[in-house]
Amino acid sequence: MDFNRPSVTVDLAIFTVLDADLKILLIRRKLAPFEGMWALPGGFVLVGPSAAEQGESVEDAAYRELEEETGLPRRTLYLEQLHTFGRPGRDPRERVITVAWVALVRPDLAPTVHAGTDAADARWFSVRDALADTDLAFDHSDIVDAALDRIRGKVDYSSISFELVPPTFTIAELRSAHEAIKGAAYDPGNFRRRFKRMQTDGVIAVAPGRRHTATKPAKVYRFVGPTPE
Amino acid sequence: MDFNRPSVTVDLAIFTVLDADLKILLIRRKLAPFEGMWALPGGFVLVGPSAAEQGESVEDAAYRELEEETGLPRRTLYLEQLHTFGRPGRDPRERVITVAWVALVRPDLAPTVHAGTDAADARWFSVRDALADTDLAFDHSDIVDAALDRIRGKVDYSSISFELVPPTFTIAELRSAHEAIKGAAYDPGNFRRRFKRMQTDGVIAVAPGRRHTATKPAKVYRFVGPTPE
DNA sequence: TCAATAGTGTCTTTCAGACAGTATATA
DNA sequence: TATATACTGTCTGAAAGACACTATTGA
Repeated sequence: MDFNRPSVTVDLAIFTVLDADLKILLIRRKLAPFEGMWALPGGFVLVGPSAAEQGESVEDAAYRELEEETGLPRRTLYLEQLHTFGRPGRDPRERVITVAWVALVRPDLAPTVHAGTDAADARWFSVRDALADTDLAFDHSDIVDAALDRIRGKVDYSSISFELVPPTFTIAELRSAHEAIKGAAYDPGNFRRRFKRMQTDGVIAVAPGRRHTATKPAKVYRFVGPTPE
Repeated sequence: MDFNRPSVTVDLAIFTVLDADLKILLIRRKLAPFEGMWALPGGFVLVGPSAAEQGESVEDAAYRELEEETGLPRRTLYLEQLHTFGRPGRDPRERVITVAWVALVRPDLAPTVHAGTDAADARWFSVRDALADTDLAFDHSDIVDAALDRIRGKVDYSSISFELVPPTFTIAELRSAHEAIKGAAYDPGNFRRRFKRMQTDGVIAVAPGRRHTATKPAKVYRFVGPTPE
């Protein structure tokens, strides 16, 4: 092939919910271009030297970066391909095409994330701040917009919100996760009704124990799986 | 960057509806690998030689290939990014990462497509045949599966079916397009009711004339646009 | 005239939104 | 005991599935 080749990277929009607020993980760039600016974590897809050794899959690259940035094992993380961004000039150094991913980290695991990032400056940003006040490197603002569209569009008809609560959770906790994603309040009674339907459908089940807060203790549930049949 | 770089291609799952049947455009490969096998149309993303000249965007590459394969102008075509496939070994020659797209061609334009393909062997396949009887090159069967999932999932809550009927169309024609995509029958009365709601919402409007077939002539409509507000 | 499709309407079920009301913890 | 939240239930309207029925054309 007598074509020039682009570099291919993966970029990760990693979300969690802390303090009833949707957060995204950003890292501060130590090198040019965009030195000092906040950016999405990411890295190059490793490509082998020959036809026989072709390197890692794009998905493996995303998981590898995700594990490196969060320090969390693969099976505790949710990862979904978002979109590929390939506008020329998006990286001023050279042609870079990036495959963007959405990842979700459970809030009980989120506090350990900071330690995992090899001394890089990494922080959970409220998505409000990340979008409004903070200029992001490259076209990462576009990626964040697309990622938010994706999770906001899916949260009410998929199982992704279970990736943003602890392994066992109350109805109010799940509702709070929905509200953090959508940035809007849900009617508690109506949310509970939908939730109870999930229970009769076998999507969720009662877990032992109760959650004790400042008021009446609530039943605890666990996610079973998206309707076996 | 001291990394090996992959080649990046675009592959197109181009659909139309002919004879009330969902078709996909395949081309027969003239060269190894997979010589003689049917494959999705596609090609390399053009990458410039320097930081200043970085080449075309991935979307432009998809449109360029689409125009080359169909001979149709860009504004008559629907194009949407599907998914990026990057498993090592998917091309035995070298590492190739492909960005797959879904394209829709209106049935009134589909018959001209064959002429546009520079003498290559190109054919509309019924998706039934394409999936069941025909082995496709590379991982193109996976791409076709994903493309079908995409359009089948979207057809009932988006405007894509208007891309698979002529500029003016009857309710029965639109219903037939839905049925071709889903491979299932819709109740004519219920479909008409949903359709009429689109009319009151301003999504569609009556067009002049009537469609004369073997029976009672039907009203003709045109697509106005996805709900102005 | 009759077969086929265009086009209308009805019944039932499901589910969402709005919201009232009861129960039971802890402060 | 007061208040916040857990939890239950009711009313209404939108919309889908099943299906019956009328209207009008070309063969």
